[in-house]
Amino acid sequence: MRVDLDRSRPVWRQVAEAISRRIDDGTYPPGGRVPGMVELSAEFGIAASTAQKALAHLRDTGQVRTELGLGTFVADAG
Amino acid sequence: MRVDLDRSRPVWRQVAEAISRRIDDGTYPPGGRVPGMVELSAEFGIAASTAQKALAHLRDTGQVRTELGLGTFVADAG
DNA sequence: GGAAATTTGTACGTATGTATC
DNA sequence: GGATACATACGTACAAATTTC
Repeated sequence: MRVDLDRSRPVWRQVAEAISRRIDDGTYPPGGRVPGMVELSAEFGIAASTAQKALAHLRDTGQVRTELGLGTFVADAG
Repeated sequence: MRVDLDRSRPVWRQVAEAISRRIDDGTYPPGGRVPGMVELSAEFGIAASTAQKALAHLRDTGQVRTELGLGTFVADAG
């Protein structure tokens, strides 16, 4: 579950890609909850604001759906 | 050229919409330069980081194109 | 109805990196 | 090297929505 971060590419993008891979391989199933900003910042050792940007990007690309007060969830396939 | 900001909707979105309108009405013609973060923050009385978010959104939606070290330009019609 | 905790969203500010002129 | 301008990363504070007590 560990992701090595390199310095040549944006951290927020690498985190978004890591989550995207986990969606693809079923680690985070459709409708299931994705780790939130606080959890991601702890796991990757990054700022919450950076984790938020990664999640916002996944939302903008339709891979997840966010619900205020609840969390972030894998978008239903389709 | 003045835009009234209300508190019910995100500032970054209102700024993005204002720029979008100016693109549509020809104020900022295709290929022309759009005011940058510093200019927008001064005009609207907002933080540069908020102006940056508005510009990033316009870039993500294909309305403008940004060039590092140069500025932000209206995307060619298409 | 209200208070607290959790979680996402917005806004601001600062520092640093990268690219162009 | 210096000035300009966008990009990334961090941190802080508060707002908004939901859940739980």
